[in-house]
Amino acid sequence: MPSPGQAPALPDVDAFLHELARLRLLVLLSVVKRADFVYLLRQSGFSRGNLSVQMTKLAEAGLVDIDKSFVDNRPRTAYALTKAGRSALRAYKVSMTALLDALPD
Amino acid sequence: MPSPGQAPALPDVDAFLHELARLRLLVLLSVVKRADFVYLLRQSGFSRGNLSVQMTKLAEAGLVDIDKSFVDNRPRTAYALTKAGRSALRAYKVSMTALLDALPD
DNA sequence: TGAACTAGTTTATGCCATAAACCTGTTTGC
DNA sequence: GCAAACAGGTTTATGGCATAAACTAGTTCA
Repeated sequence: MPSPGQAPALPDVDAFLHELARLRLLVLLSVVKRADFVYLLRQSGFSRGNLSVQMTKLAEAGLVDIDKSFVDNRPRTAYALTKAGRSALRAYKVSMTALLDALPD
Repeated sequence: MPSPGQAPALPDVDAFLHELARLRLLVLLSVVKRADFVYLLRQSGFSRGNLSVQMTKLAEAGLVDIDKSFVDNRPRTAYALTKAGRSALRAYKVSMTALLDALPD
């Protein structure tokens, strides 16, 4: 069996960000800077319930800000990454890239 | 809110491989080609139960081969990636890299 | 011969992603 | 002006899965 030492030291990866649903939402937000519920709904293809739960969790984790208001008499909820969110995403990208780099090809 | 069209088309990512525990094991296997239970136990730091469950699932999914034998009167279970496993890992790397590339920086 | 160890597997628990049901208000049809 | 449909979410319920704990089978040591 392989001798110790040739084993790559695998980086730690943030499991909360690693969750695909959340990761997608964060990537969307990182690109557009600010997005509302309906926009994320369309772009992600998630159900409204799932989207609501995930955004709430992201907010509780301090990764996104939530801004609720009314536009044309209708509720509008807008989301934006916080600084902590941006920084967490950067760290995730670094660690995940390192993990993928351990793969051949 | 953002206009449609600036939205990145996010790639599909294989959720089975995306699971961190399995991904780590597959990365380890991809590097050393062949490894036994005890080796993976040490390198991964997982519990024996968790390791057993994950390797069984990977085998059921056709991603790894399991080879059981006895060495010095003790059971030895060796694992190796199948061709399908290698190919799935390549595809995962491609899609995940694309997703990470959508992130700024 | 029995206590401790090795190499696993099986069972049980708890979290979490998802979908379904629900809620509050607004617009539209009649 | 009132019921039905719609918009924008939130809350609940459930199923799957990662993990740890308990168990099994066999071996070595004392």
